[in-house]
Amino acid sequence: MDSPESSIPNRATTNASETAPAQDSPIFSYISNLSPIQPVKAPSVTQGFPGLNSPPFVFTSPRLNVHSQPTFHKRAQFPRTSFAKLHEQFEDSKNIVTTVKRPEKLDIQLSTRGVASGEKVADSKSPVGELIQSPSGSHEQFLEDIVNADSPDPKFSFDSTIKKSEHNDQPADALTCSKESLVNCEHGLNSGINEEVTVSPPVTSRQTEEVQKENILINASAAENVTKHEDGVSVDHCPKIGSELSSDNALVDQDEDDFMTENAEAGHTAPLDQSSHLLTGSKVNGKDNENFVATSGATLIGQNDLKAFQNRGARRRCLQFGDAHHNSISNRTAQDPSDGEGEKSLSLETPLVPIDGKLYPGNTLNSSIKIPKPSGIGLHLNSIVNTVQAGSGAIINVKAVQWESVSATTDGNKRESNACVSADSATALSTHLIKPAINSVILNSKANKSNLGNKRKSTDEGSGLVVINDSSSKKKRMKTMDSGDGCKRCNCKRSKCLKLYCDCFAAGIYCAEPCACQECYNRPEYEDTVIETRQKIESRDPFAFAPRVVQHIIEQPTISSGEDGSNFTPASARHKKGCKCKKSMCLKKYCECYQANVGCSDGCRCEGCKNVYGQKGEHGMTKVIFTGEDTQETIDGSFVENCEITASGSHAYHTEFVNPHNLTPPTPAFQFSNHGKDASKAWFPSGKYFQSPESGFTHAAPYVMPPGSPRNSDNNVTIPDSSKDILDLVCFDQESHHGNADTVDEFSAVCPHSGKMGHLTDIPNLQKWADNSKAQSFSAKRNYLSGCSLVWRGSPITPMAQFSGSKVLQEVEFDSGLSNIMQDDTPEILKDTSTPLNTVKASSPNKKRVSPPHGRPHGFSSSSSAGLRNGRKFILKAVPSFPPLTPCIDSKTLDEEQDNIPENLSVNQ
DNA sequence: GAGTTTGAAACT
DNA sequence: CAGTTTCAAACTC
Repeated sequence: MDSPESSIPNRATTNASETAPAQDSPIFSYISNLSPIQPVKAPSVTQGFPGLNSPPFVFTSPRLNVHSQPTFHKRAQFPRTSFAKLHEQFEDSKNIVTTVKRPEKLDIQLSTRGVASGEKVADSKSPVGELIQSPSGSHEQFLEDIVNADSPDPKFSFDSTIKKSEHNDQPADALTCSKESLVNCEHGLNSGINEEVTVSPPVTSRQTEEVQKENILINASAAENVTKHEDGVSVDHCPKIGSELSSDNALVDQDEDDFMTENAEAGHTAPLDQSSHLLTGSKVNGKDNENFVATSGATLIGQNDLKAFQNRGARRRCLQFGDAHHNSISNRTAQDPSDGEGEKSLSLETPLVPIDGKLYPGNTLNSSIKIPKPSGIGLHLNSIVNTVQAGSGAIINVKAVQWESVSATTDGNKRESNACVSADSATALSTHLIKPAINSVILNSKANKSNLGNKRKSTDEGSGLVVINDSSSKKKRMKTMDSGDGCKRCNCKRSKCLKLYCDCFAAGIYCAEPCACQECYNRPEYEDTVIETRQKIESRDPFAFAPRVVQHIIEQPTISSGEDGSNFTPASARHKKGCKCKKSMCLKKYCECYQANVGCSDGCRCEGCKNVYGQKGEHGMTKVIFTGEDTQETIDGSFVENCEITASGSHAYHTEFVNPHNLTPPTPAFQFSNHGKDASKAWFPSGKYFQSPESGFTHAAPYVMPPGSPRNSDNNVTIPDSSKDILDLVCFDQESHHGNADTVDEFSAVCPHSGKMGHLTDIPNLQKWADNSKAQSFSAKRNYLSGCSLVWRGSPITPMAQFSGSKVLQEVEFDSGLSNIMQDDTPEILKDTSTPLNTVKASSPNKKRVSPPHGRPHGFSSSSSAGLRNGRKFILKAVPSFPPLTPCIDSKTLDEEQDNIPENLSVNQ
């Protein structure tokens, strides 16, 4: 294996050059320019979507990415980006780093995988592993933004609880994050949110001094955990995570060591995860952010590319890792210095997710919700993506879960957790938009050791990390699938992780630390191979990497009931290919439908189907529109037509949830958590499924979140009211799909100012809108949407039911039409938006209203529904923040909109 | 943790 | 397209 490093150099060089520019880069400026408020939203948005990546990858199926570049989302990126970049940046960063301020010392260790990286470094051996890394820089950024918003700052308390490792040591290097930032974040977050994140101090290992920085553990269950310090939000979830660090970490490690050392010198350490970033960001805020930027710029992301940056969000792990590392580093630099001491615990703030007008720490959310991992089937990528996009909230949830699990679990588990974490962090970041936080967050991985699997090796190789993992690592099964966060891990032995057997590969992500695969070629180092392989597979089946679960439009009798979310049954989503279960009766995870929390459809060839989410034939009419897919089911002829019309596209219409991003698996804990149990809930999760990255989505993705676009506050502003509707829709979808958080990101993307959550509230409007538009105005809507550049090309065609479900079916136009538009950067979007609005007006009939949306899926949904409504409020709030920018939404308008979306649109525009 | 079962992916 | 093999996850003990 080539160590990633090999590749790195090149990149590094590139990056290095870039880095400097990075600061100068537009992005940088852009970020800096963002209003404080924006940061929050924007960041998330940006990251998620904007960044190239995120969205893209979400949507884009691996393929897409591939095409564009081989990159896989995440991990890949991570490895690559982070890795290579790290390298590059390292050096640069060193320089840069120095520049960076060091915030204080706070370092946050995230348990997430990011941590791992850090950990590894520090400890790789250290028993604990503490570290953490923050996932992606993006997160950080987001965090920062978020943080910035608030930031009081207190201190963070760590949870000692955390498991493990709190101590973590942080490698000093790695982890330091600016506590302050964290704190700030918390405050900010807290203000909004309840949760607190406690950070656990690294105990053990800390070893050191090196660390100086504290690691902050983020407890997923912040709320629960909360007890801790007011100041800090404790995020415990991660405890273990840290140990595990994902490969990323590992990668980081490698570099880190060097890197770290250097950084350490600088004073940072910082492997960050997204989360970390988030956290860090808080404190730093101004400072950090700046630092972050600087650092990040230097180190992170970006330098090279916004992409990376953006990607972060998108990319879960990978990005996170990479970014994280970078970020972390940067953060560290900033932070550390002082920290050395350690403060051990800092509370991090998880990224706050605005929900219902409140900000919730991502963690918190997560914590509350336990999410089983979404199952993943192929969705991973999507999921991941989604998650990222989704927003912190979702992620958080995941994390919590993961963390929990992690702590409990063995290394392998930890791995998972890490991955998850990272993802989470990433997501969170995205949601939050972090600007770059400066602080580095360290995830704890207690187990640092654990993590690494083969993959790690790869990374490790370079780093020399330790891969700890041992043989044990083989572990088998850990759940390969998602760790919870949606991150997947695999245990492939013979497929070299280059076949769809490999969850990671299938998900379009590189294998990471958590993976226990053997002879893995699904690593950044083998990018070419991976891409090639992907292409081959895609040549056979263009949708091979597409989400397996697609939202179907279901006509439910109960549409009206939608509020409950009842409408939304998982049933609304269907597995693309259907299952062929013979013995499991579709009641076990052997069944992909079941695993995805979706009901079986007529397309399934299962025998004795008893799928709790819906048996074959049960649902009435689910129609799925797939783009080219074989199955193109149309809901209504009309609908289809509309789609086609508007879509220009070729095929492409997927009925999927609007939010592509939502897909993230993590989502909802609820979603998946109960498979059988709550089908209703389940569906959300499936969100991941929804999007199909591949085809269209990729395109879509861009739309969704063009960096510049909507997400950014600025963008938001630009967005026409009409767009609001759209946004709402989007938000709606998201929520429905995921939980809050996730949606948030997307939303944010869509509606930056709304603050994501707020959008959700809009859902009702959306429904209305959708209803109205359905038949009549689909095309118009589409146009509208497209114009908006919103992702949604698909207007909510679907009937209320769908909406109600929380899932709104959306037609996605993969094709050029919208996609093209979408692809265009924000600016265009904005421009377009206006147009759309017009169209919308014309087209959209306001008339129909659907019952209130409802849609949300349970847990959240229920709450969410409230939240949604509330959300609106929230939005309003949010809006204010962005006021200038957002043309789109006025609170008033929003209200009005609720009543009539269409109208509003017209009005606004 | 090892072994078995299961069904998707890959192959023919 | 169907049948078979391969593979890895899910599951059981």
